Amino acid sequence: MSFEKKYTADIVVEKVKSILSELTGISDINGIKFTPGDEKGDVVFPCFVFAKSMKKNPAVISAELSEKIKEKGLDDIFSEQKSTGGYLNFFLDMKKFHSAVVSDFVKLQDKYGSLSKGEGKTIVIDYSSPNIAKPFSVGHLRSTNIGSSLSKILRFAGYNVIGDNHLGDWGTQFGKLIYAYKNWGDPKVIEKDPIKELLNLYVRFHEEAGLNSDEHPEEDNELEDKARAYFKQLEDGDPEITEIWKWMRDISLKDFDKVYKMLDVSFEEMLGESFYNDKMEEIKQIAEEKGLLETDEDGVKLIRLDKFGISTPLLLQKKDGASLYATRDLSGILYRKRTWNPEAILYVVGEEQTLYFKQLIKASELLGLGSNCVHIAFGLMILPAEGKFSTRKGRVIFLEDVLKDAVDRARKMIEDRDFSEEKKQEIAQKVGIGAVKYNDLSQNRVKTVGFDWDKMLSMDGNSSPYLQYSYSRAKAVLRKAEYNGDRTWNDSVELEKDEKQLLNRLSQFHSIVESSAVQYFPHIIANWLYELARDFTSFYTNVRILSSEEPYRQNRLILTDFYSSVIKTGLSLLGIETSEEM
RNA sequence: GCGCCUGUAGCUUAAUUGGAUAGAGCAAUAGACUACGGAUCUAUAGGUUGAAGGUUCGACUCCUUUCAGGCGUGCCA
Repeated sequence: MSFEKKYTADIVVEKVKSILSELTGISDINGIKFTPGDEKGDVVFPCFVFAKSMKKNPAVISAELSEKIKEKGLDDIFSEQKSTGGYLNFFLDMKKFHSAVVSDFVKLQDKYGSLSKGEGKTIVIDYSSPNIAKPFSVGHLRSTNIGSSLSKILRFAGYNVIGDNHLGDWGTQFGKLIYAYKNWGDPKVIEKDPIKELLNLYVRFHEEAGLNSDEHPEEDNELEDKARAYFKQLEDGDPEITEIWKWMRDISLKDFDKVYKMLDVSFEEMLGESFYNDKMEEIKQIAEEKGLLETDEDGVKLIRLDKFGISTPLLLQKKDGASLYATRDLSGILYRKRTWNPEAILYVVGEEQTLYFKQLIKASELLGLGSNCVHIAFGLMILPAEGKFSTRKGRVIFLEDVLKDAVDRARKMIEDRDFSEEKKQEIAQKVGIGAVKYNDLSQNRVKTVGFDWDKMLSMDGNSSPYLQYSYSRAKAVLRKAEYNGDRTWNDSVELEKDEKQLLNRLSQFHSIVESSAVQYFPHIIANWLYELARDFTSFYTNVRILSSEEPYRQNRLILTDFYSSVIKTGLSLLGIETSEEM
């Protein structure tokens, strides 16, 4: 079923690698750089790495190697090879190279760039995970975006991906909500605007409990104790409490659905924490059997991790017998192992939980749950003036509002275009939502981001509308040309500088996908796509396509088609849609 | 106090994992052919990579110290 995807760029690098291995006798050669179109060389190798073991000046090494290669002769995809300083530089026969790259595309079409590295392997990605009965705020945007994009990238890299939305639908927070609801709640008011009203109740609980100032330690707070008691009742299956919980869960899910629809995000699974309610005993048993479970003087059950350099123990059970986050997560690992036997479980969760995941992962190892868990941390989104978002304090920005605003802004830009009402809305949707996603995904995920309306909704320069726009222009050319999909490349003609540049860039797509997938960094793809789009725009402005003569015209149409296919695929890996007109 | 993360141009940021001259966008300034679609393109200006040492052929990247900010540090998630 699997055929190996071999890309021209890889073949070229492998050839260099085998030449070097043969000459030096070193089997594992690292450090070869593939930089097609660079004036210094298309494939470049710094010989400095050999200097120590060979005890020679790198410049001498590179010169000697160069001489030997000259005697031996090179594969005819190369045109030249020379030594400059300590570098050994190879040059490609560009006509042959470009023609091979085009034929990669012709073979693979919209699969161009995909990999087979993940075939037969499963990865579970735990992401988004909003809390039920709380608003879907911009704070959840990053996990949702990054997780969704990673699942697409890994799928493109060949993995079987299970995206699991680990809903926060269990825990003490429900005790708080139920307390607030029973004391101050009015079902009629809630039905009208459920999420906002539940938020009000949640905030009121923290105000009344005095938890919003730092003076009251949480442990001896009367309201907190009552809340914990309600959660305990929920966990014990009290019918009345369960009924309220179900109702809150339902109205929340309806609300989340709206946001997921707008974002065009979907999950393979939406198990949620409550799913593990009846599966937690086993975890405690395993911990018990392994002699890891301790009970402290208050009756709290925990696993100590001091020996492993983690001074904070992982708590599995509260003194009242109720479960904690960790208990449910460990059950989750066990369940996932049994159900999918994944290669890895990725947790796309904010960096503020780094310590927790260190504990969790270590505990999972000790318990022998057998999955490779990775915390994909990302920086917090904060409000520049006030700092952290806080649901407790009611300091939230609703994601739905941000998304609507983005769509409105995009809509204004095409208002006077000659599109149907429906079309306008569709375009505004793609552009507006795309801008928000791209803004998030185009930067390294570990940095803290300040929430900024203008930045988030930016539509020019390095932004998704720029990429989407270049796609529409490419498609417009193909429409006008009545391009029939004839992909016979004429390799006898000389290419313009911009054409070469574009092809060189396109030849790197799969390796960009690769490094993005192994590092779990969507921004690598985003930034590469931007460079690609610039190359195309430059080609588009400097080279006539439609009015050129054959066979130039045919080649240029293929290039345009090639580009439009890659940019579309690439954007889809970020969860961004394209439109043929905009 | 301790631990983790971050610090690059006025602002937002990239740098192929230690490689050749630190690359972009925004904002600023000066320009562009009736334009295969101007949400575009070209150019100029803007940098002691927070600071100081160290490691080496070579450092934004690694080590030490230090400054600044963020996050976390037992019954929230």
